[in-house]
Amino acid sequence: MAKSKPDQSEPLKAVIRDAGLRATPARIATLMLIHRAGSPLTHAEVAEELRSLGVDKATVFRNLNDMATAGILRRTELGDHVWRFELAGKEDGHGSAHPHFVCVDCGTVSCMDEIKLTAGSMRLSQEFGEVTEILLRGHCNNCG
Amino acid sequence: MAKSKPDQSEPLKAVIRDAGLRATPARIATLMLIHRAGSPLTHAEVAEELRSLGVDKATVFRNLNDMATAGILRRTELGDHVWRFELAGKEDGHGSAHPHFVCVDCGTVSCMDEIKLTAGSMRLSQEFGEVTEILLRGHCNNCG
DNA sequence: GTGCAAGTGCAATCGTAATGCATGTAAGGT
DNA sequence: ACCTTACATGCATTACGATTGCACTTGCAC
Repeated sequence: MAKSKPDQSEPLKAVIRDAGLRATPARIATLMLIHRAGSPLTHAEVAEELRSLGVDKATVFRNLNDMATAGILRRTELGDHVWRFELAGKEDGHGSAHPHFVCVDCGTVSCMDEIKLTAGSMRLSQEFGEVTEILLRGHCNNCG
Repeated sequence: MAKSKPDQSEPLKAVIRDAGLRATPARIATLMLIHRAGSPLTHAEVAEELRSLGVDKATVFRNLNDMATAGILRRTELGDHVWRFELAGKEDGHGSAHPHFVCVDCGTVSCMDEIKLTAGSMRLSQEFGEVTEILLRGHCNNCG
């Protein structure tokens, strides 16, 4: 029997499997939801959406954390004490650490490839350690 | 009688009173501790230090929040789910809070007053929004 | 199909943050 | 200096996000 429903789950299954995890309904639904959302979602938001599918809160939490560890998702903290998850990887897999701008209001994360520290600042930062990530936080223009 | 012990609590009392709060021993000790630390402290760290003085955890927590609200302290969130408190900017001409360096290994937080973005980067960041915090993450020299 | 490890559901637990209430104390008035 | 009282504190309790233990279920390799 050919599949009469052309769902988008197949590529997602591959993504999950490539990360070394099983492609379960809960995980596929989680990825579809986050992909559809476009901006980072909290544990609670994902759990609320998937509750109608009979997915438990703990499962959502575990899946989000597992997929974040596996590199499928990115786990961010925006200033309230809630973790948010968004799709990771995509095109920014170029390895080089580029700064991000996180809006503490709407959670939007922007990549700022051109942002740099002054030469003197980079030298000074060496005295503390090796900087692997630069994060700017504030209010984006949409949120004013 | 002249005071035989020249303690530093008097100016701190004035600071607290100027903010509209009472100058209690717990608050004075809190400010002295944070002033001495030089880097942001968690409420657990402050509570641990002041426990020997018989100060309750809840009191520490309330005082930190109260003094943050009153403008004496600044409450920041550095990516782990713990609030940290430091002395609020006083004569800071540049307005925004100074950058922090967070070691992703040991969690140590360092203040980097001299770190700045290039002028071009600051202009570019305006296109995203108003930057209120700069955070550098990486491996500190002790953990490297 | 069958077996097994990974995944899940449910309940219990943990840690940080916050609060309610009786008592204690700083600060201003007398 | 004493009194008064509104603000602070201590202790217990609560709230809530995050996490874990364990038995049951299921994806998926064979």
